[in-house]
Amino acid sequence: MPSVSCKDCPLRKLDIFTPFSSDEVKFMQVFKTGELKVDPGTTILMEGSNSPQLYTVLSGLGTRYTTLENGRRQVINFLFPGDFTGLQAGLMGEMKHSVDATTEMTLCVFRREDLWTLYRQFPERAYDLTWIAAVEEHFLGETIASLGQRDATQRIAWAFVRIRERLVAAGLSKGNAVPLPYRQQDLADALGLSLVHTNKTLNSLRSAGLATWRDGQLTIDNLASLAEIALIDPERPQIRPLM
Amino acid sequence: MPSVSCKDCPLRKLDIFTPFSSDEVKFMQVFKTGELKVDPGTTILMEGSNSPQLYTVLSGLGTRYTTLENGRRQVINFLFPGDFTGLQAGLMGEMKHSVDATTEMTLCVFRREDLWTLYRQFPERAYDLTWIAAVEEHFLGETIASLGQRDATQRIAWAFVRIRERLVAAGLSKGNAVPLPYRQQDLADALGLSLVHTNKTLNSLRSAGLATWRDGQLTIDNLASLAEIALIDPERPQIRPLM
DNA sequence: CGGGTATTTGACGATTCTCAAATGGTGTGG
DNA sequence: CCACACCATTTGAGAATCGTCAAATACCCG
Repeated sequence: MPSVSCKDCPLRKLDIFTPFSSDEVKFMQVFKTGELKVDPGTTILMEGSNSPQLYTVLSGLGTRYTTLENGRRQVINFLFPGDFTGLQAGLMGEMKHSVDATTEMTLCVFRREDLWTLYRQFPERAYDLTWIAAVEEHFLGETIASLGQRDATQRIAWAFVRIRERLVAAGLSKGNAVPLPYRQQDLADALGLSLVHTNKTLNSLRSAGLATWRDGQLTIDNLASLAEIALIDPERPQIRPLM
Repeated sequence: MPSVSCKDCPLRKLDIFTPFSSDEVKFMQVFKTGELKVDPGTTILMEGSNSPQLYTVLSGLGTRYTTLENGRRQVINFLFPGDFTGLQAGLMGEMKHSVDATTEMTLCVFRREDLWTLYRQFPERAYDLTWIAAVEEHFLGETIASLGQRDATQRIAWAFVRIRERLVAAGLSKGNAVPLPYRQQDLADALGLSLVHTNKTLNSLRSAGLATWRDGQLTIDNLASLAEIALIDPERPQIRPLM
């Protein structure tokens, strides 16, 4: 299968991403060195490695995580189409986390050495890259607030609202549901909960008629109540650049 | 008191910060529009506001936090000399968190409108800005892992090791101790623990001869054991650019 | 000396964890 | 086509970490 031309990139059309000028499209086409297609379970970036590549998720879902010395795993966040990853190794020399493909994924590949060229030749895109980093920072801060201050029910409600928001924005919603092909263990590791407690909390949300997550599909049955439980004030999904 | 000239900036000499070229020093001198000196307790940036300014901490310590709808406060991180803050409002239009001065602080002030100029005229500094954001992202990821996977003792041990590391790097250590003029409530809010439990855990660390935090001074009595408890593998403090 | 704030301590309760095992679905090989 | 292995989900029970409530103590400053 041939590589998707940036001109025809399906992600560009989405409302969460800032628009491209035609110059930017042309530049990205040169910046993009190829496409990577991986099977579920593949490790795309590995903690401690020194990846020479940066990626934008074109399709599919992934998991970003670290493993502590006692073997426990923390999922830092999930990767959705449009997410950019690999900056850390690109700028800091070494990956501090791993990224696995959860579903089959297609990624746009960029070369680390070209990053500096981007900064010199295309300040608009450099600015966007910082913007992307700032947006990421914002979400990580919100995650910290969730792990620190929300109880199990609130955490799951928060995760569901945010995940749905992002997947809808990525154009992946089907009716009232979005695809969420993770295991309960993945969500547990993301929210700092045990698998058992996650399972029981999910059941209570389901019987309360708030949200149903089954067979890799998340259905939000009552968004307003869920957002209220999650202590989220409704806001538009954060606009951001697409790399 | 006159503003510190970037040429004479005391932070530049520190090993954690990447070196400046003389061109960069000159550019920063122009970019810097002034200095802000604030008393303890002052709110420097406020959640929801649209600050036109960016800051580098020149001296003093601060607290970055958000408040949930139920009134609970999450301290996202502490601000130390050399930290850069305000990018979020600069790029995303609105602050998603607040920053308070804990001690008296002096901040280098930059104008948001000049940010774009920086990207066009000085790609090296633009690159550094992204680098700073990536380093910040890394620390937030580590914080998420702490809140999600470490218990109370491990969290405090982790915080102490990291904080000491950073304050030593900032040149603030006095013998075996570093200044840490926060309240126990601040640490509790940073680590997602209750004040009471934080207090009891601190006491147990003290009686175990690991660390003593008293009168705004943190003394690490046994760094090796503390790092082991914290599940931290010893590494050099992360090098980063200074803005 | 009195008010305000931070720290400390005790007691109790509950959210959440660990251990353990059952259930259910899927794919492979006999 | 069934048996079996493997994996994810589900359920139960007991334990423990941690939170909340309450109050005492200590410290600082006017």
